Amino acid sequence: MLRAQDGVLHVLLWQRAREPHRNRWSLPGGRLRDDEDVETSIRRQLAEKVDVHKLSHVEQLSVFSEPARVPGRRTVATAFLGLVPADVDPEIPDDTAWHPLDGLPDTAFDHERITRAARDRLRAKLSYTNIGFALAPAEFTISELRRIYSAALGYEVAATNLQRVLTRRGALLPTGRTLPAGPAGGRPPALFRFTQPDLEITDPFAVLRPPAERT
Amino acid sequence: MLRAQDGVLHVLLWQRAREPHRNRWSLPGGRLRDDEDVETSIRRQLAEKVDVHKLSHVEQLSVFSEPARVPGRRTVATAFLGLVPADVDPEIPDDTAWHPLDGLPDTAFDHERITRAARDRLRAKLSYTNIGFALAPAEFTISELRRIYSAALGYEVAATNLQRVLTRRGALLPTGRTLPAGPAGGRPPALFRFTQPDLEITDPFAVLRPPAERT
DNA sequence: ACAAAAGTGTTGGGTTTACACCCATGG
DNA sequence: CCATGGGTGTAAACCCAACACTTTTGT
Repeated sequence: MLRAQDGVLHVLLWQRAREPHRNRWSLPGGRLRDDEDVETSIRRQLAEKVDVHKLSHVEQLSVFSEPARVPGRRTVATAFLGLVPADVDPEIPDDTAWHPLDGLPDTAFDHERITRAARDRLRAKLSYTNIGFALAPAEFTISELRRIYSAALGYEVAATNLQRVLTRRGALLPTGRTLPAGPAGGRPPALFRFTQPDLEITDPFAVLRPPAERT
Repeated sequence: MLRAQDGVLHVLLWQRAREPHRNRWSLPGGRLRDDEDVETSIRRQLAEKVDVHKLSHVEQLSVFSEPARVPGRRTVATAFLGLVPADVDPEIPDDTAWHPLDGLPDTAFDHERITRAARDRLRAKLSYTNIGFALAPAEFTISELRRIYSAALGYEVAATNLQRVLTRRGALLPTGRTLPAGPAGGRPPALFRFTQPDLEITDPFAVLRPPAERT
């Protein structure tokens, strides 16, 4: 579960109360029940354990299955990337906390590796899909969006070009409304929203495109 | 297991001898043992059952876990994309066969969907990685490579541009040698090979690149 | 009026596709 | 010497990052 916050990506971790790896931080999750598929399961776990109901996006990352990844009985885990919009701040239990992705605490098992995989997947998809919708509030200013993209990518993105890229892709929709200007004055920002509320590949072929249509 | 052959992508399928879904065609695979991870397992299954030892590339696709996807006991499957070079033609048992991806026979379970997912993944990666190495022979002419790319992508690719794109990415290496010309004459083709024998992302950011280095 | 923040125009560079053209060989 | 297939040159289009400039507000 990742979230952009204060200009940095954060991940929701849960401090283990029991051995193995007592006191270390682990990704939330749990056992798969017989009557659910893995995505339903992860959504249920998050809803039950950490009261997160509003995941804006969930996707499979990878299966981790090395026999030795967890001590004890053989365990196969399906890792997920989950995203939460920047403006929702779900109630979370005392033993969980959001941690910035650089500067993770001691993590349990291979969870640091999984977290990195999640971050990489997110970064890649920011470039060729509209996945920003899952990190941003329903409506936002370009500045807010710029901050979110910068946090997720780990480097500064220019507001100008971000807006242009998303507009060209048809992912951005002006609402027509504006927000009041800030305390120091300045032009009041316009509010935007994403066109699509779900994941869509906006830039399918970087290269080796299909031949142009003959007209 | 996909392979480019005769200008079309083919998938290796196995005709089920038993119920459920008797006589339908299914993807090769089998049970995970306690002492192996999923990738080791799929390689073992392919080696044992269909005598395929030379997979040039293997990667995880996705986990399929709907409770009803297979009748009977609850089954969770990890699907893989495997690639075989066009010039190897492994010995395969009588009850398996290569099928062209368009025009699949009756497939078992959700295996048609999985096959489509594999094809889509391959197509996407052809555009931003050097994954062609896994479909091509160790050495090849640009024409042969063009045919392979066209087969995998499902549309004609121009040899000229293919060569240029791969060269710019630094993925292509001229061997200096040439093949004799064909029966009808023509200029003898030059032989090339891929620089890297493993998967590498050659075109990481289509858009929203990191800011340029200040010098 | 001035500073601050948002948004627009423009330029230059880099890639890519498409296509015309040149090269090497067998018949 | 001509047909055939391989390979190179080049032009037009496109897209993007960078940056200067304009617009709109609060003080």
